[in-house]
Amino acid sequence: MRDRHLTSEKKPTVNDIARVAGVSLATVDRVLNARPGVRSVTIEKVNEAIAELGYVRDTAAANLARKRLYRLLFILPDTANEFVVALKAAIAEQGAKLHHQRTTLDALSVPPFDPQAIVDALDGLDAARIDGVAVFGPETPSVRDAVRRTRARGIAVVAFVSDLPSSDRDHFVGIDNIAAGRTAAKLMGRFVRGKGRILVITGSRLARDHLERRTGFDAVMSREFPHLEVMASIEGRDDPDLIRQMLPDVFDAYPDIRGIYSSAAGNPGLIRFLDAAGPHDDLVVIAHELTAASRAALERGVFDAIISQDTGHLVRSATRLLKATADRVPFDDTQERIRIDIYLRENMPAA
Amino acid sequence: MRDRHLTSEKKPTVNDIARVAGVSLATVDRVLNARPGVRSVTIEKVNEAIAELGYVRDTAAANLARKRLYRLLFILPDTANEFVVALKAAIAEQGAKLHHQRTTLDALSVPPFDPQAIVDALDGLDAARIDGVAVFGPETPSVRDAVRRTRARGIAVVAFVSDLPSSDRDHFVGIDNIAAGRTAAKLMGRFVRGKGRILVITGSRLARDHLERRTGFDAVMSREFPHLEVMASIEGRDDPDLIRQMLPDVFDAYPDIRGIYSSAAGNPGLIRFLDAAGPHDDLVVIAHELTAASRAALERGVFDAIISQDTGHLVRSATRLLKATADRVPFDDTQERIRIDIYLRENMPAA
DNA sequence: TTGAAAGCGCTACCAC
DNA sequence: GTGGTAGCGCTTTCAA
Repeated sequence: MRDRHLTSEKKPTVNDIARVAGVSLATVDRVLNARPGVRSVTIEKVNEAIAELGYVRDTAAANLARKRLYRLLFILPDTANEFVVALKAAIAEQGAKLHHQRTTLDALSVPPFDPQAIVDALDGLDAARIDGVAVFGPETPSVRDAVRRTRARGIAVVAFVSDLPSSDRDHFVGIDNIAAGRTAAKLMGRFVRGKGRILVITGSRLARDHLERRTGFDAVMSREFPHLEVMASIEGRDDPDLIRQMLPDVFDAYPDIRGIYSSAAGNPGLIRFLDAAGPHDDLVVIAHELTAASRAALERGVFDAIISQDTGHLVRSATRLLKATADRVPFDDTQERIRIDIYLRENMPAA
Repeated sequence: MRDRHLTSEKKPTVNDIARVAGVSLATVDRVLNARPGVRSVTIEKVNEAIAELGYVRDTAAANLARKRLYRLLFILPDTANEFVVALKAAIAEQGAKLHHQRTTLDALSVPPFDPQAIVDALDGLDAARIDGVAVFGPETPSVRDAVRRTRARGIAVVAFVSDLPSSDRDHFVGIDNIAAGRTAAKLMGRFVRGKGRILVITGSRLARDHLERRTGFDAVMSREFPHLEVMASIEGRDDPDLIRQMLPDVFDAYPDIRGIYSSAAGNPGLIRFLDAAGPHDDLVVIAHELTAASRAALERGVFDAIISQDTGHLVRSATRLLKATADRVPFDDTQERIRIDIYLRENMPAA
């Protein structure tokens, strides 16, 4: 029994429209692309034909004829942290593939935690040479203004990984970080046995994603696991060495720490500390982002769970959204929703 | 600082090849498509030009000229179970989108748990009208043979959701079900407090995916959580009513059940049972596939976790793989790997 | 305000 | 064996 037969006869083309409407190809094209210089009566005729035939434009053919190029840029912090490195790798990889599909992806690194660098980068963009830009950076008034100016110049802008106020950017590509924090808390609460303290390592107060994770984490911990005490965050600035240095003192001062939530980057520092401290069956460690380092830690049982977002999906989604925005066409909401991935050792994908 | 500049000058076309090789467009095309009737010297010349220029074919243009259509078929069990229904919805949705990209997706429902029905369906396929088929069904010798025959007739075949031996199908689109079972076990073991029994509900002995999940589940439970006793599976045949009927007796006989692993479909029956039994804070329930029913159960705290696979991704991946196989072109391994998703209430995506 | 015709990159048919 | 040429569905001069 055939459920559906989506196969149809033959799809109508611009020629069919021209014939039915009794006009030329050029006129059909003018109407299709909302170009000026067509009498409204004619526009009507053409639109009727389009509706009657159920015409849908063949984007591939259109882009071929138009020699349309999508030139997209990713602005990322210039840091060695594993997640950002993975992101850049994903951009390069996608870029290589999309290169043959009339799309170029570039990456621009700017000093981390430096709003002005992002502002300068955005203001330096040439609207004649760039169609869209994905921005991964702090949310400050100056950045917001620069984003607005960029969009005003006709360049599509999406907030990448860390959101900017929705009134400013065209879209946000990333996870719901409050939900990610809540997820970490739920796992922490269910994994930890007995009472004790929970240490939270964060990155920067300027990073909206870090703040949101902390908010979500605290909400679930206090409501569902009040027997666990969440301590004030230590700010690691995504720096492994700094984190490695800070931890011994913290553990000396609070021997009853039962869980660590590493909500930002810099995991290698945490891992070095944990390895030096030796086996710790009663300590639950939950971190963010599946990278070579965190993957190994999960494998060895040093980490108990990893909350992650798929870098490939992030890049593909940003690309699709930027293109759709540049073309002023709709997109598929559900496909662009980035999942909050949970990885245990058991469901880690092969490297 | 610009990290990479992937933008390149201008991509070489068939015309460039013709010019450089000193032959005509037609000959270039013959070489490109491995058509007969070209002297090997000429082939050499053309190939050198191709290498020298770094030519890469523009698939969009080629498909346009070729009027290439991809006619793909999904063979699925004719059942009302939530997962299969979601799959069909995803096929219809993708189909509507791909329809304008020279690709048609059809779905064919066959009686569930019936190898012969699949064999008949495959043997009934017209190679002149179908380019590829995704098969979701039991792994039996007769099915394997039919898959072989189908491929021999030039139709691409991927195993869908439940694997077939790798020697038979072109690819497998689905999760590693052993790992999925292991994942469920790890969550179960860490969530359950104290000792007790774990009940496993399975679907059918014929379904390879169900068997694999059970295998993985048992392995982790026995090794890491020996204080929990995993009981013999009850076979629910993915039937909510049957499951609803069986459960009361099981719980009467074993009052110390502390966890339920619903490894197949039919979750609505389990949910009805749990609702009737009332609140149960000390019972951990882990099920498969995020559907309307399971999502609601997770939301209400009736389920503790859901192991899932993204139906949209499954369909998109099967489609890409079938096309790539039909075209004999390579594909991107990492993008086709279906993740084992873990959902808690906290990271459930919006409906 | 409209139309004819060339062309995007590639394929395919028909001659030579 | 090889080459010219029309054409896929759409856009874009250039004339009219």
